[in-house]
Amino acid sequence: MEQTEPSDARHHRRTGNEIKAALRDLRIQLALLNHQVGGKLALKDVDLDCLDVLARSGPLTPSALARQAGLHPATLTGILDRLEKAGWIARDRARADRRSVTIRVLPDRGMEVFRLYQPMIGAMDDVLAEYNEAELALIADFLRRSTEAGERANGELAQE
Amino acid sequence: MEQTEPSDARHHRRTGNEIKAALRDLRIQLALLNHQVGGKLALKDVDLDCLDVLARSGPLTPSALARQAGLHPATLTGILDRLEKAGWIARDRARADRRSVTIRVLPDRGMEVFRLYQPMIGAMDDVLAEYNEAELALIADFLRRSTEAGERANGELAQE
DNA sequence: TCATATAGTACGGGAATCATAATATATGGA
DNA sequence: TCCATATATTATGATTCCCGTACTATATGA
Repeated sequence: MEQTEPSDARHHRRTGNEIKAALRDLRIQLALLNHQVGGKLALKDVDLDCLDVLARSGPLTPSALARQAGLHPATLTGILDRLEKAGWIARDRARADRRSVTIRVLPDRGMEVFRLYQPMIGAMDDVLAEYNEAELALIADFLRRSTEAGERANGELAQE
Repeated sequence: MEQTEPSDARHHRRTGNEIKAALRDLRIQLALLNHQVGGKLALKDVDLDCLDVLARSGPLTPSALARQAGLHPATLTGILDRLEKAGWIARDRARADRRSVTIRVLPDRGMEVFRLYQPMIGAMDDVLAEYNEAELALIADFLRRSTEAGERANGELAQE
């Protein structure tokens, strides 16, 4: 057993741990942000999460959304009822398979959401202004890889 | 009004938008990860969030935690009851002010949590291995600044 | 000493989640 | 074609959760 390791490897590991801790803090902060935004829109956290997934991953069926969000299908019925009643989404019955429903985000209330996220968007623009193009590309790539790491980890946990 | 802008500014803005989108995706992925981990520990999402804050920000009183987590004080009583019954935390009555209570995370079940996060930790280690020390430092700094941006945005929203 | 403020919690109403069952539609073989 | 089985979603009911209000205990300051 080595009692020491090269100094650069030690630094690498330590900075890596700092990054993982920073990611934890960032997650908490973003969760809190969503909680506040959701509160002002009279939406549960999970409702806003679903809306977010729908807005990013395009129209989805309830089953697909339930899988992506880790929720019971019956739970989604309740969530979708709320979102539909408040005018956030529409349920379209598919032509091909008339059992299936497609959830579509309505554009109407998009501006409300944007306005509430504006403080964060502005703060991020301030942060991003300090980096040059190469650095931004590095960061963007890191974030994408981290998301993929999250997907892999979720896949492994879903197994057991 | 300019109809065009310098090419590098355009790139900068576009990469910036990619970063903000990537941050959204990452947040969703991390939320899902926590949801799965929480499920395996029989903890609600919000319970795990509180535990996470407590583990990071050290012992806290219920009021301080409620503020940090954006929850009603009475809601926290229920959360703390669950966490206490399951052996995650202890409530200590303070000596100075005997009204106040300090919540402390018990170390006993820490290994369980670590094991469940292991897939993500491992996946992140793989990602981090591809960067040199200077790049890691850049990323760590960006994450800290983004967290601060989130704190500022939360502060602004809390105003209204 | 006493009025007021603060920390935490008990209680109750209304809502959310999820397991189960029900409905409607699709698919494939006899 | 007819029917058994599978699939997508939703209705129902039991349990649990969240939060507004009120209560207890303690602290603070006039």
